[in-house]
Amino acid sequence: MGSIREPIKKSSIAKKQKIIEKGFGLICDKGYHNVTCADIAKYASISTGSIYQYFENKKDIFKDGIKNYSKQILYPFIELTNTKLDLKNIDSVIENIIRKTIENHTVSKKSHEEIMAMVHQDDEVAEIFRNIELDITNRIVEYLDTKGLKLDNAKEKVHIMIGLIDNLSHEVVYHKHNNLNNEIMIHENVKLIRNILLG
Amino acid sequence: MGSIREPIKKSSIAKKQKIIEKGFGLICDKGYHNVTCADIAKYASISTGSIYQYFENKKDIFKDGIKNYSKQILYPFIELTNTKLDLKNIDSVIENIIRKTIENHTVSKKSHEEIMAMVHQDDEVAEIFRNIELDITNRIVEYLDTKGLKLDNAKEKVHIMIGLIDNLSHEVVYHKHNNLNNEIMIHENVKLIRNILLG
Amino acid sequence: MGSIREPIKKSSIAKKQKIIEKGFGLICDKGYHNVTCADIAKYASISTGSIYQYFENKKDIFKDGIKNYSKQILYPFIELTNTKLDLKNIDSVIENIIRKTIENHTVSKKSHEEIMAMVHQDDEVAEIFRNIELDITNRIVEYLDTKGLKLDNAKEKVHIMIGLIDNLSHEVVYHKHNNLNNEIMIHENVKLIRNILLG
Amino acid sequence: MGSIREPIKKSSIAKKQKIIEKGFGLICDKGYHNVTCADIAKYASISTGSIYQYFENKKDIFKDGIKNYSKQILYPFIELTNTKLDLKNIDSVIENIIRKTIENHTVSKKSHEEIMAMVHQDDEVAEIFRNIELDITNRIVEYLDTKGLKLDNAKEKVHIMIGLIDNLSHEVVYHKHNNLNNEIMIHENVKLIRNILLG
DNA sequence: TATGAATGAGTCTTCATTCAT
DNA sequence: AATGAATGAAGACTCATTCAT
Repeated sequence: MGSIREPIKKSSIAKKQKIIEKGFGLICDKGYHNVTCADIAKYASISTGSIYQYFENKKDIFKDGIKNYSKQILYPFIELTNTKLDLKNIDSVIENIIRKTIENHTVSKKSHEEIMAMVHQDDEVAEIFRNIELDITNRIVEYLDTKGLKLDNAKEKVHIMIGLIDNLSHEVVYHKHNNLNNEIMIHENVKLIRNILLG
Repeated sequence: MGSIREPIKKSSIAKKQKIIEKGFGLICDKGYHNVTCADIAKYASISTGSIYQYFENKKDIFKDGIKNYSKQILYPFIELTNTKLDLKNIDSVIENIIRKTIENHTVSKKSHEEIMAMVHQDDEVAEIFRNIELDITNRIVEYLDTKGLKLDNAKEKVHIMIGLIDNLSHEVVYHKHNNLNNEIMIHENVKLIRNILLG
Repeated sequence: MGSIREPIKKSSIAKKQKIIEKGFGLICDKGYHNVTCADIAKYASISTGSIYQYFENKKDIFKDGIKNYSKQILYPFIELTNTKLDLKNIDSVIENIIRKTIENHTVSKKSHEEIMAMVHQDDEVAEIFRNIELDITNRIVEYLDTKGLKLDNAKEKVHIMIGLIDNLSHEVVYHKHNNLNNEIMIHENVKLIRNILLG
Repeated sequence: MGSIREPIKKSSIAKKQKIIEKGFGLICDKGYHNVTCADIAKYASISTGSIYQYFENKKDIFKDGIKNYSKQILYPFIELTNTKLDLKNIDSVIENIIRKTIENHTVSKKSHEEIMAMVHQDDEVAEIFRNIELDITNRIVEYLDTKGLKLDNAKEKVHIMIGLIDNLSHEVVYHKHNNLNNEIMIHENVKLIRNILLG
């Protein structure tokens, strides 16, 4: 109980990180309840006992994974805020964001649903994820504001935009509906987002 | 071994329906893996054994729940297709659809995420859900076509619209982000959808 | 409790007999623990509830079956005791007995092992079966005596003979070892038994 | 999922062996379906979980038990084949074999019937047992041949001999029929077997 | 008497967590 | 710190038996 200490030595930090990466990857790929601690240990090339040297329980591995994952989600938007917003060429800026996000979704595979399911089962995870979304929205609103795009109902519009990109990424990554054309989907979303931003 | 028969008698149908409702409700509320068959039985005021008189296994309760849930989702859209499309008054038509969908989402509570999580772990569930989405899209495309609204890239546009309404409903139902104003969200979505439909 | 009455009406007797036959047949074929009461009911074309109108529990069906089966085993030996013992032609008498026993074993299929397993788990079944063996031995000893064949160690010799025929029947019925020739087996056993009887 | 590994360390081998011994003993004593895994665990002084570290399921404990048991059965016959066959003194050789087999049956108690019942319910168990019987027969035939006793219909005769000894052992071990005298039974069987071997 | 739906105790098996080495 | 064997509570599912109709 409570004997989990934050590792200090470099090698220990690396080991904890490895458990998070491998464990989170496995859980997102196969589902939280389809992965055992033994699976994670083997996949991370350590012993089952060692897991409990770094984590209090299985769920904590997943939670730490979510925190890491959040950085990945944020990444294209953070990058966005380092870009100059060329209103003349806004379509290609939007498309660029979309493609980066899709790329990230491809990497994180099935993690989103698994996370969303956990969100409704664990208050702490819910809190983590809510903050991530909040942060993204605020950053973008602020960014647009800085670039001179002062939108009314800015937060709501940005939230809708993020939702659009998120949905689109899912559709493209899983390509569930083979009657839909991905490039057309991207094109239509670009038009919509431009419409949101410029009215 | 497959001795589950589809009940014919009224009382049996009612009982099976009760198990689905109670079981699906509990699963969506607490998560598939946080609910035991004993829980479901108790919640439905029957014995554990009775569950297996109507279902082959726990997952089938959830699957049947999804099928029911799909009908609930479909309902406002089916209703839509019985409505005359007044282009003069299109905003209120759209808003109507949105409010109906939100209402339904309120009823179905947390089910969506739980379903989406299961979608990635079970091919059969995935198939069920994929078909539902397909069906909704096709109905609406056809409806718009009938009403004289011949859109190019119709399927993609309708898919995006559904995504918008879905996201919106979730935000409103869970109201995760208390910095967002629901009515403004609805208003902005109406504008966007009108833009999609009428260019 | 104890509300099982011995049926008096003809139709009821027939029904009870049907349950025994069908149930015992099924149990011997598939094994006691691989057959459910529902299986027996269905196979006997009655309801599960009806079983308990005639039997206190599942095992009683099997026990009654064993009693019936015992009569079948006894039959060729009882028939023997109605035969004149021609010492000149003793080989063909023995062979005749053997072939009749094999025939009966063929009918009763896998029942023997299932019964023997039960013998060691249930004192009542053990008692039933022990008495059957005892009865057979005594009848034959008495028969041989009547026919003028006064053997010393008669009971032991008869017991060995019965064992020989039993083993032989099993080998022939199941034909487990396809390197053994059945007719040779029969021939060798006839020789042995003649040797026992006539020294 | 097949994560059962053959133990290598001495202590693990001993533990696995203990489970087999205790579990097989219990099953043979009380019947496969009357013994739970919890019973076996308690009887072997381990936890239920440990059983599944060494065995994939309950039946495998029984199967391994059968394999062990087979070695016990084989033992007196293997020993036989290391003995010189003194035709002058054949009766005592035969008696020796019989007494050794009885001794072994005493050790293995009620296992035979339980195994025979399982033989008819499980193909794999059937195969194991069939091979044991085959092996015994072949070894003895070969042995007799080596010692100059070239019998015609050798396999069939040896099979019958084994059956005689087996039946005898059972009678002596369980002593089901208290009207039979064990020593006389042994004596009569010796005579019969001598008759088989020397005609 | 007959039916078959309902019951719930009982069983095998899994797996997060602990602990002796 | 690391290991991996050991633990035992928990859960899905079965089935002999009961009981309302």
